[in-house]
Amino acid sequence: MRLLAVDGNSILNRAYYGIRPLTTKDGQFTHAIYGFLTMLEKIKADTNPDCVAIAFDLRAPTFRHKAYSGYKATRKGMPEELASQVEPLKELLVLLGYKLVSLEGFEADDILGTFAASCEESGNECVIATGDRDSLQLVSDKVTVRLAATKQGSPTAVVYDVQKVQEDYGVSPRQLIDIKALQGDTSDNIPGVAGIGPKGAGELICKFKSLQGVYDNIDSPEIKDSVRKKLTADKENAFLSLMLGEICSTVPIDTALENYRVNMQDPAAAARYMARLELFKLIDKFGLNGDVAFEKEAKEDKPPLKVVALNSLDDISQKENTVADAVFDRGEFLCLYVYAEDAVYTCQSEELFKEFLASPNTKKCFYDSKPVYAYADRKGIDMKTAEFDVSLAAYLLNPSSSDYSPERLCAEYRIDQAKVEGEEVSPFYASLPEIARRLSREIEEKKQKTLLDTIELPLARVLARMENVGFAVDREGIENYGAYISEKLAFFEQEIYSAVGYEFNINSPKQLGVALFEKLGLPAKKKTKSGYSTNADVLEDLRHHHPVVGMILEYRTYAKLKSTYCEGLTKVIAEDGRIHSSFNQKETRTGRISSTEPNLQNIPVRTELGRELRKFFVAKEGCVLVDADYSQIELRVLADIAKDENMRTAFLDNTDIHTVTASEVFSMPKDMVTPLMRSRAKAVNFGIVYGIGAFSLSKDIGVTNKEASDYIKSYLRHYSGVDGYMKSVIENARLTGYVETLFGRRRYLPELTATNHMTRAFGERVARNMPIQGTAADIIKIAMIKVDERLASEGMESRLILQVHDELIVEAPVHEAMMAAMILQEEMENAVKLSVPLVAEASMGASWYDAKS
DNA sequence: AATCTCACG
DNA sequence: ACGTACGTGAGATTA
Repeated sequence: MRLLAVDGNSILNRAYYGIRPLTTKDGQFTHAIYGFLTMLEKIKADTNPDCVAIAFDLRAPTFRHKAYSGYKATRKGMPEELASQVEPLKELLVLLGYKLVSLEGFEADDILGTFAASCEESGNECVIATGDRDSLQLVSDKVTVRLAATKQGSPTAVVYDVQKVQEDYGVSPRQLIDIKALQGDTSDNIPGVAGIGPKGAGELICKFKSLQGVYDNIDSPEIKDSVRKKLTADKENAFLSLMLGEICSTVPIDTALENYRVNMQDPAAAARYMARLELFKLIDKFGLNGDVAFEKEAKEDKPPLKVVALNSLDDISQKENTVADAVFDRGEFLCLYVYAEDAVYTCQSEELFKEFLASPNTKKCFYDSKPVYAYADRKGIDMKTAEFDVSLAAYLLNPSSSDYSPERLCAEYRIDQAKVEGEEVSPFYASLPEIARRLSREIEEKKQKTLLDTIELPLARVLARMENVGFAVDREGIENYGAYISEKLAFFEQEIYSAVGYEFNINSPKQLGVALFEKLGLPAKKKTKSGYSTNADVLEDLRHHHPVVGMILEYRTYAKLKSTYCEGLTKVIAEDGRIHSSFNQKETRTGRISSTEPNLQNIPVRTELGRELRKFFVAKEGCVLVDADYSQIELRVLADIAKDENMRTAFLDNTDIHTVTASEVFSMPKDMVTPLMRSRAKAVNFGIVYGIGAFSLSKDIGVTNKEASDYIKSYLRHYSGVDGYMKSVIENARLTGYVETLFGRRRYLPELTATNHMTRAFGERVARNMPIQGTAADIIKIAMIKVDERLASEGMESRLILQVHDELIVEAPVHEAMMAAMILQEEMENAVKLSVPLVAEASMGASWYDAKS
C-alpha cells in the first residue's frame, strides 16, 4: 500500500502565497482553498496513492517539547485572509472524502513523522507532501518527501529520496537533524550554536557524523579554535536544539492505512460547498458538474418539464415568465427554445421564429439578446428592444465575473436546476425562468432597473447593428503598406544580427535579454519574474549605450504593425470588403464596451507611421466618415461628481483644463504657462483619474519623487473638491463594499478589505477610478442610443459603425454628412445634463485618418 | 496556459 | 518594507 501523507498547514501556506488572491463576491478569500485542492489533485495524480491522510496543526498554541516553552514564540500568527480559509478548506476536504488528522499538542510535522515510522514498520510506502524542508529528515527507503513549491503560479514539486538528500546536503536524512541543531532555525525558535551557519554545520556533521560526534572530538585539530569556542559556549543549546529539531514519531493517532481510503459520500454536498465558495473551476475539475443542486428540502417533487414543439405563438403568448434563447450557426437560424415554467418549447421553423420576433404579443425576454437583434436586422425584421436580457442583468449585478452561463448562474444564485424530460434540453437552461426572476428582483433591489432598461438593453441592439454594418477597408492599401513594413522589418532584422554578432529570435524577450545584457553587456535594470525586462521603457534608457537598442525599438514597432495590424486585419476582412468586429457589452469591470476579432479600439494613432493605417479605414462609395469625440469627458465627469468648484469653473469658462491646472500647480499666471508645464499638468490630470502615486507620476514625467509629490499636493489643494471626493469615495466603498457610477453601475471591491498592502492600494485606486471611467462609459452609451434613434427617426441612411470609448464614427452618405455631424455633436453633448457642459467635436473625411480632427 | 510586449482610450 | 496609475485585446514565445 502507498500512503500519501499531506502537511495540510504547509501546503495551505504555499497555496496562499503562491497564488494570486481570489475572493467570492462578498469578500471571502478563497485562493488558498483553490490552490490547496489543485495541488492535492496534482500530487495524487503524480503519486497514485491507495490512501491519503491530511495532517493539520490545531489552532491552540503547540509546543513540541514542554521543556522549552519559548519554542514557536516568534512565529507570527497567520494573516486573517488565510486563517479564514482554514475551516472552509477542512470542511470541503471532509466532504470530498478525505481523513483529516490533528491532535492537540502536536504539529502536523509530528503526525507525518508518526505515519512515516508506522509505514516503515509495516513495510508500506509513504509519500509525504509538504512545503517544509524540515520534513526531509523523515526520508528513508520507504519514505519519500515531495517538496512543493509554486513556480510562477503553477505547482511544482521536487521529490526527495535518500539519494537526493545526499546529493543536496551531503549527509543522510537523519543527519539533517544534527546539522539543524548546530545552525539553528530562527523561524522555529531553535537556537543552535551562535555563529555557525548552514555551511559550517554541514562540514562539521560530514566530518564527525553527528552532534555527539562533534562534541566527542571537540579537541580535534580539525576544528578551528574560533569554532571550538563557539561550540563550547553553546553546547547546552546545541543538544537542546537536537531535541527540538527532531520530528516526533509517536503521536497517538490511528495509523491503520485501511482507514484512510478516500471515500466521498455525498458528491452533491461537495459540489454545493464549492459553489458556495464560488470555486466553479473546481467543480469542473472534480467532475461534479451534474451534482450542483440547492434547496433540496421537501419542495414537493414537481414532474419534469415537458419538451414540446412550438406550434403557434398562441402556445406562449399568454405565459408570464419565459426566457427565449435562439441558436444560430454562422448567423443563420438553427432553432429557438422558449423556456417557460411549465414546459420547454422548441422551434425549428424559421418562419415561426420570424413571426415570434415581429409579433408585439410575445414576451421578448432573452438569455442573450444581441445575436437576436443582429439576426433580425439582417433579415429586415423590425424588432423592438427586449424587455429583459438575463446575461446583461447578471453583468450589471456583478461586472467582475467572467462567465454568465446558465450553469454558472444556477450555482452562483443557488438555484435548483429544473428537471427536464429527456436529454435534449439542458436543465441549466431550463432554469432560466427562475434565474430571470431572481436577477430581475435583485436588479430592482439594487436600483439598477433604469440602467438596464434605458442603457444596456437598447444598447445591445445598437451594437448588433454596428457589428452588421462593419467598417469598410481598403485591402490593397493595407497590403501595400504591409509590404513596405515587411521590407523595413527585414532590414532592421539584419542590422540587429550584425550589431549583436549572431542570429537569434528578436521576438523572444528571453533571447533578446541574453543578447543585450550578456553578449553586449548592457546594464540590466529591471527584471521580470523570469528574466530581464526588455520593454520600451527599459530600452529607451539604454538608447545611448549601444546603437542596436534603437534598432530594436524600431524593429518592435514594425513587427507590431506587421503582425497585429497588417496581417491581423487582412485576415478578418469579410466577403463584403468590410471588417465586422464584435462589440462585447459584458466584458469590462467599468462598463466600457470592448472590441474583438479584430479589436478596432486600438488602431494606431499616436505615431505618424502607425496612424497611416487609418487611411485604409474608409467610407464606402458615395459616403464619408463622420467622427466625433468628447473633449475631456473623464475630467468633466470628475468635476461633476466631485462637485469641485474650481474645476467646474474651468470647464464652464471653456478654458484649457491642462493650462489652468498648470497655472495652479506651478503658481503661474495662465499666459506664463510653458508647453512643458502644460504637459506635466496634463500628466497630473491623467494620474488623478487613475488614482495616482507620486512615484509613477515622477517616472512618467521625468521629475523627482519629491517634485511629483509636490505637484499632487498643490493640485489637491487647489481642487479641494477632488481631494474630498477621493477620500470619501474610498471610505464609502469600504462601508458598502462597492463603488458606483452616476447611473448606478456597480463594481464590488473586496480588495479593500485585504491586509496585503499592494492589494488594498489597488482597490483604492480602482475605487477612485471606476466611477469616473464608468460614468463616462455610461454617457457615451446613452449618446450611442440617442444617435441611433435619431438617425432612424430622421429616416437617414447614415449608420453608427464604431465606438472608441470617447469617440463615435458614423458612415454617412455624402448628402447626409452635415446632418449626421450635427446629430452626432448634438446627441453627444446632450446625452446627459451635468453641472459642466459636455463638449463634442465632429469632423469628416474619406478615411478615418482624414476624419479625425 | 502563462508571460511579455505593445496598441488604444 | 512593500512596488508602483485605470481599463482593454492580440500576437509571439515558452513552459
